[in-house]
Amino acid sequence: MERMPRYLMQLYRFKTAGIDQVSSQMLGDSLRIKDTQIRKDLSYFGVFGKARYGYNIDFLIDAVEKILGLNNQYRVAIVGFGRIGRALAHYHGSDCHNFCVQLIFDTDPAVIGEVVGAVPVESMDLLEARLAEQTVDIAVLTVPEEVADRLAMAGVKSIYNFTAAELHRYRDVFIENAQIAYGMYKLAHRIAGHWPRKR
Amino acid sequence: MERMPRYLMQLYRFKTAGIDQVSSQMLGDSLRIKDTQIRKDLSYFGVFGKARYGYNIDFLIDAVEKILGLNNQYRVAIVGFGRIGRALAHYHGSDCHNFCVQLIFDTDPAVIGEVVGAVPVESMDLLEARLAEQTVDIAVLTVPEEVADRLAMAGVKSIYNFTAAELHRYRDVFIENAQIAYGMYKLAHRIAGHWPRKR
DNA sequence: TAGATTGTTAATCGATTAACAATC
DNA sequence: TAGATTGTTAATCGATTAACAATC
Repeated sequence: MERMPRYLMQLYRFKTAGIDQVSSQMLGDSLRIKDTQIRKDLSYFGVFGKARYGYNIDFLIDAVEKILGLNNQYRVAIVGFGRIGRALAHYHGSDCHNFCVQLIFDTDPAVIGEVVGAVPVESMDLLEARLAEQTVDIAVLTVPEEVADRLAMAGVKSIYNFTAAELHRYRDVFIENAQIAYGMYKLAHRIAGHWPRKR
Repeated sequence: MERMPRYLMQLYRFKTAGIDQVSSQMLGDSLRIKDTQIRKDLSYFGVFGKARYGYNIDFLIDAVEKILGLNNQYRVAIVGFGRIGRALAHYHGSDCHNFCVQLIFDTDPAVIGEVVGAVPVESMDLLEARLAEQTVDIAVLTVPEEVADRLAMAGVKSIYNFTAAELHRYRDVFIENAQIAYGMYKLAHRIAGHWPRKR
């Protein structure tokens, strides 16, 4: 799975470049992935090509989009309208294509009332009430406090977690983590060259 | 490595909670990781505990920070001052603790000249010239165009890539990827429940 | 001492890759 | 047909876990 989004993006690029036929070889080379890996990934999801031809690009894009669930729309709540929340709200707010921001919450009175697209920033106090009225599919969590519990309690089934919090606890809530700071740490680690233990 | 940042964050939490002694068991439980995994990870980096005791928390925090290279400072350039670039600039700009934003670039005349902390947003045209004057350790890339090439050419050795671009090409440039959209796709995939191929 | 916790070796598991017959 | 490319089986590789003697 991991790799599917990268496949899709590269396919878009091929498509844009006017290519209408791809081999696993070709896709693999562009992503530094073995062709055999790509065929295995695709066949795992029941997507097959033709020998001597490969895959038709429109067919493949369509297939991968379906695998990623991008044939559906998802309603999104942004929880925390700080700078990151703001960025994400616009990010998905602008195109309501697959991910459609429907609710935005923050605690800061200074930003409550602000409107993104057609969506007003509302008080965090209203979280439960508003979620009861409008179910969302995904909550994007950008506030470090334990609003996560409230989200889970309110029946949210997927959380995209931008905080450092460790969200296990919840049975049947999908968690996807994106700790932006961790990437910087990993780079720092590599720059510092800090050692697999000397031997 | 992957897991080190999570270890560190959890250790901070323990520390804050006043705990001054941790076992691999304890750390593992809180992160849903096997104790044996943790010991293996730490010993790999030459960090050892004491039987019947575990690890002293200050010692361990210090050790993990060193592993992650957080005993050094890193100079950062933010490339692209859109909403995400802006969020990241403030994120690291506010505390110049480990990651210190020194340069910010954008193409948009409307934001050029704006100042974050003490750092002015400068024209992307000045990229090479400014990087020649002030070396940076890490470039945070948030613009979808191929500024990546220019960064590599200008001698940048680490790129934190927020774009969908596939950055292989460069020998001896560390790349860390953080494609925010991919996380949404993965959630969508799980929500849609799209099938390991029926059998 | 007794026993909790370590570090490491060996076993297990899963993911990646190589090999190759099938096929368009 | 010839040969490029497929899907899959088997081999390899690396990462995780279990088992356990060492030890504080």
